[in-house]
Amino acid sequence: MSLKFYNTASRSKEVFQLLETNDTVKMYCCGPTVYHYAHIGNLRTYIFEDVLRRTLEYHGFSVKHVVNITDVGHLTSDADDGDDKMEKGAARTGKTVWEVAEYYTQAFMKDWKSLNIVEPVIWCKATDHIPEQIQLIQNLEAKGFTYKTSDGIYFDSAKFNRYPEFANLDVENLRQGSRIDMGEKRSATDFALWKFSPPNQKRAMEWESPWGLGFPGWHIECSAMAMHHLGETLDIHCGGSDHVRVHHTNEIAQSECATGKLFSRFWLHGEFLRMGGGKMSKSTGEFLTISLLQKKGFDPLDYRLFALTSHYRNYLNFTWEALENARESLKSLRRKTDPLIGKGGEIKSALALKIQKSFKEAIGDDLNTPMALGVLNEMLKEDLEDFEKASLVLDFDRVLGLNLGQSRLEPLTEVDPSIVKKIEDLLAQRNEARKAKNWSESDKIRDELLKMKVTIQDGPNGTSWSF
RNA sequence: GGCGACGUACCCAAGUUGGUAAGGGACGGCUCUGCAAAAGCCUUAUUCCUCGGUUCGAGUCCGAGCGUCGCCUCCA
Repeated sequence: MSLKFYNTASRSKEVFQLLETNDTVKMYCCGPTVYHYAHIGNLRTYIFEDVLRRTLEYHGFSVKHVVNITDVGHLTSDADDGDDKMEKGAARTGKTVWEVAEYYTQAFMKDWKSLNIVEPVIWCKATDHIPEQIQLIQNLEAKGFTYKTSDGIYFDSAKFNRYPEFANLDVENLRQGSRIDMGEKRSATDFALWKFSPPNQKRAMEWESPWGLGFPGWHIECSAMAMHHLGETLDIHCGGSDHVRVHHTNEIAQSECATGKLFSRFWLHGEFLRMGGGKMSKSTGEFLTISLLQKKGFDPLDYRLFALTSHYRNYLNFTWEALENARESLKSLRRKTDPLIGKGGEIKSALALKIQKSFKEAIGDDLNTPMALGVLNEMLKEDLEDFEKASLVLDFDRVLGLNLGQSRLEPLTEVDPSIVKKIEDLLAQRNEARKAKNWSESDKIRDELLKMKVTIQDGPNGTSWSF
């Protein structure tokens, strides 16, 4: 069964297969700059990439998945007047830049875990790969693709004919009305490879280089780390849609000029999460994080399911109502799949195999998660043996990652034993009242419990309760 | 100014090479229940932003328009 992905490079869906010389998919995903918490829009992209990796594995590939952590500060503009994001983060939090990087890296990894995103095979930090970056710049310099200005070493995009191809750029018109500050750059599309430290200023992060004390440019780290860990040609490179224009275009330029080889065979880009009509952005200050969602009573996996209900290449509108939909939907899925836990058996009926095939086709068709979820829901309604349903749920969850059909750890909230005692006392009183058919009394107790945010359920085997 | 995306029921959202609108949530109805809750069943777009065109047939192709948004500065 073929696996198809929409390749930004060709603007069309292409069948994905491995080169004959390889046995592993080499996949590089652009990670975060750790100067602030990741917001749920950022995380949408990592969920998409997680589904991508899981889908590759579901279709039988092994994947060498590399994600970078950008822990070095980059200026916010080409000119020297921009602020360094890491230094800004340090000023905001009163920590050193290294502490800021460590703190937000940990926070980021915690988010990944809570969203059930599979750990990459390699996490790599920009500051651990300074020599590789310097080497790559030296390589470009030796081949004549660079020039020097008073503030750094720049890539000369005019030397790379195919520069505009990837993003379909109209280089001439880029200049008109653009917000680019040219500085000493020869062209708007040139970009810094290495920046010199300002003469009278001590930077928190700077390194010795053949060009003097300074720090790497904004795109070089990804090329250097991707090639260091995966070789000169990658199978898949991905990131957010905003990376197409600048970041990935520049990565292609510097990598292909250095090696003379194709940098990546496939390019996949995730579209933005929208909120209130526009994208969610760190610079505007107002943004949502996983921990905020948790404070509002959501399970991170509610958000994961929400992300899965739309296709990764389309905008997704975040509303609280939509997240509540996802929460209800996940609850309902769990009610259906929890009783199947541990009951798995061989999938062999024609119907079950047909459903499994539909799922694989849906997910294999450029990661159509909404359709895959549809297949899951339909399957649960079908007339199948429990052992087949149980196995199909586990099978589908290898891609969906919603922890369905397997035992989960119970909610992290520790309940105070004295409160439990009180609830149980009230329940006992209520059951007495019910035995005596004193309905007004029993309803009164139920209301009291509701005030404590406790919901109860009367079943044939007694009353159960939950928060 | 350049490039690009999107507009499907109350909400989220799919719709492959055009063949007669997935799925989820909410709502409403029914069953069950002392009443609830939970669960089960049923119902919910003659119609896909508008107007033209191609076609036996268009949400799907073409053209025009309206609306929303993104990228072109770091950004997922």
